Amino acid sequence: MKPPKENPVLWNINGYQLQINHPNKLYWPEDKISKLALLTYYKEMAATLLPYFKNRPVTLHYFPRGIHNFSFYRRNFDQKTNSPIQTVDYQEVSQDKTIQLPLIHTEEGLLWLVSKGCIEFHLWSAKAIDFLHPDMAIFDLDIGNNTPFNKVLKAALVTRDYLKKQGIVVYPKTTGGTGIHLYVPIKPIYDFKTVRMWVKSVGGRLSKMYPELVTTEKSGRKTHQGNRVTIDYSQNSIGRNTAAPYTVRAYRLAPVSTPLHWYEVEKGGFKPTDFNLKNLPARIAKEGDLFEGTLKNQQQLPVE
DNA sequence: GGCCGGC
DNA sequence: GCCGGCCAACGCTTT
DNA sequence: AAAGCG
Ligand SMILES: [Mn+2]
Ligand SMILES: [Mn+2]
Repeated sequence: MKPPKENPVLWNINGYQLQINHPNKLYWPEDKISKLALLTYYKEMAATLLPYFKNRPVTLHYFPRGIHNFSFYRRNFDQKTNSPIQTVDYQEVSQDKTIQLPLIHTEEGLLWLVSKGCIEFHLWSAKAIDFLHPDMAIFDLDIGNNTPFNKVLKAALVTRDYLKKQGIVVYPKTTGGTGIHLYVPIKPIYDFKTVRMWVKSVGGRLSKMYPELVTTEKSGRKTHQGNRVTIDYSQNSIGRNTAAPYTVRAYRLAPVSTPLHWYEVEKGGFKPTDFNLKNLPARIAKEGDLFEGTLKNQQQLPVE
């Protein structure tokens, strides 16, 4: 007894005929969230999300059978099939190979990828075609499994306070997972190593000021940094990527990487899953797009 | 989810 | 025709 | 040198 065949759904997106197969397939079975619900989320959020994708290569994370089944990353799009996305050539660093990175500039491009099983979008921190000079410095705040979320919020606050004294504005968002991302938009005039070393040095200062709270070392060691927040500066490298603002994550409750007010970080009392596929559109309608500043306020690193 | 190569 | 493999990789750290 | 890691 096969289940009755499910009819595809057709959406017309700016004149592009998008065919959605298995629209009712449950990508999040426990949460009863379907493929069509995921597409609906990205359709509602497209206008907010697309500016962050402009000219920025994206690494895709696909889960074509839902969040509990196999997944794969994809960042190379050989431009042969008729696809509604653009690509840009990229010469890999340690392979002698040129690949074509996807650029998502349209709603139909975004939804086409989702219709093929993509759930998560991860962005590079440099734009095409100057891949050597990032326009974001990213403080990737990571914690282990038994560290409370409010500790990573504390670390975010001391990072903000430290940088504020240097006149630098920082934008926070949830990752959708257990950590926090802090973005410092910068002029694309520094190479990755410079940005990476700057983030590392800020992390180093903070670890001296708050040794129980912050470290820049990976927390594999058994003794020592058990419950500290790691500032993972290595994220600031060419070809590395970070969960995009407003991307859905393939975790229980379909959390979304959500830009925050600083007063929300100060107040705490929330979980990352409180910001999710179901409630993000309403939050944006009410609060607006809290990451807009990252598109405009390109700063310079302090001279020291 | 879909392409591609081997059988 | 069908099946299985494949779809990421930079810069560090550890072994 | 190779493997592991986020
Ligand atoms: Mn992280
Ligand atoms: Mn990390």
